[in-house]
Amino acid sequence: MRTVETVTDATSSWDPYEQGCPSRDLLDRIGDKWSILVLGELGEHGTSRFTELRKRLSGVSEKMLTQTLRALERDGLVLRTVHPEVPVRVEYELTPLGHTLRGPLRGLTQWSLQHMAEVLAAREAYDVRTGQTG
Amino acid sequence: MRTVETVTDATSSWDPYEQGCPSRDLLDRIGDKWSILVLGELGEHGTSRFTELRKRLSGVSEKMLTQTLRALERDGLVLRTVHPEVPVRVEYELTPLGHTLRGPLRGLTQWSLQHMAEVLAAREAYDVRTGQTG
DNA sequence: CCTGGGAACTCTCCATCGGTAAGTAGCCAC
DNA sequence: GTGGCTACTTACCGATGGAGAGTTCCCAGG
Repeated sequence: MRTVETVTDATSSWDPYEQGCPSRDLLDRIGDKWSILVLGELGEHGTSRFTELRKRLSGVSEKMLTQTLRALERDGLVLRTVHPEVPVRVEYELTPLGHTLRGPLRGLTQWSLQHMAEVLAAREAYDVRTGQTG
Repeated sequence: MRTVETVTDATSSWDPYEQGCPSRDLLDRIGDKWSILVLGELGEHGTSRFTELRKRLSGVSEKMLTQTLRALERDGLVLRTVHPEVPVRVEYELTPLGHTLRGPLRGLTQWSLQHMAEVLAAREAYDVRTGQTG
């Protein structure tokens, strides 16, 4: 675990606007559709099982849920615990690192909730301007 | 159609965890790889031309840059201005609504910058645990 | 012994998406 | 009329995401 004192130095050496910079990959990963929702769910609800998550994130395929969880586990954001019972029980929860993402992520979801109406109106106006149907 | 007067009420009636809810689409759009970078660039640098953006977001294809800008324009986040000169000059800038997204987005990019090292370390540890090569 | 059932995947097939690169439009200088 | 500039648009194609069936592990029931 690094100390936080040298954060400024650490951040100054990466640039997400540069192709090939790892920070762009990371931004892409945490900005991913299902990652945002999985992290949000685990943040609000705490520990969850695979099928619970699948139900709550309505519309996610099992394949994508597995892939997303694996990626988040690899990045140290989610902890995966297998309980060797019958049938097997697998629980997912945020790591301390994962919890530090809750704030920024909540910012995003709250913005989208708060400005839904404006965006919807803008879309309608745009479609009228450009003559789109529906 | 919901009324806009009661923003707090308005946000409570949408749920990005529900399939088909427009807020999920919106979250997906603003959480998009290129959208984050385009909005970030326009936020930091102000008005930019097409080719300027393409240079700064190294690795973006013209197709994706066009698509992203169009989507952001449709959502009322970006203003597109065509100057009928020769050759034509097109400028992009954030709308007031787009500016309200700067904060949440900066939160995300800063998090990714600040925690790069931890994530990179977690990935290495995971790859060692699971026996991946590279 | 064989079937069935629950949880968490894993695999296969197919449609859509993103990247690459070449083509288009409008207009002016040569 | 050929080339050049800017901002796209289009065609092609490999990679990615969704739908759904199959797999593994173990135990209960007939």
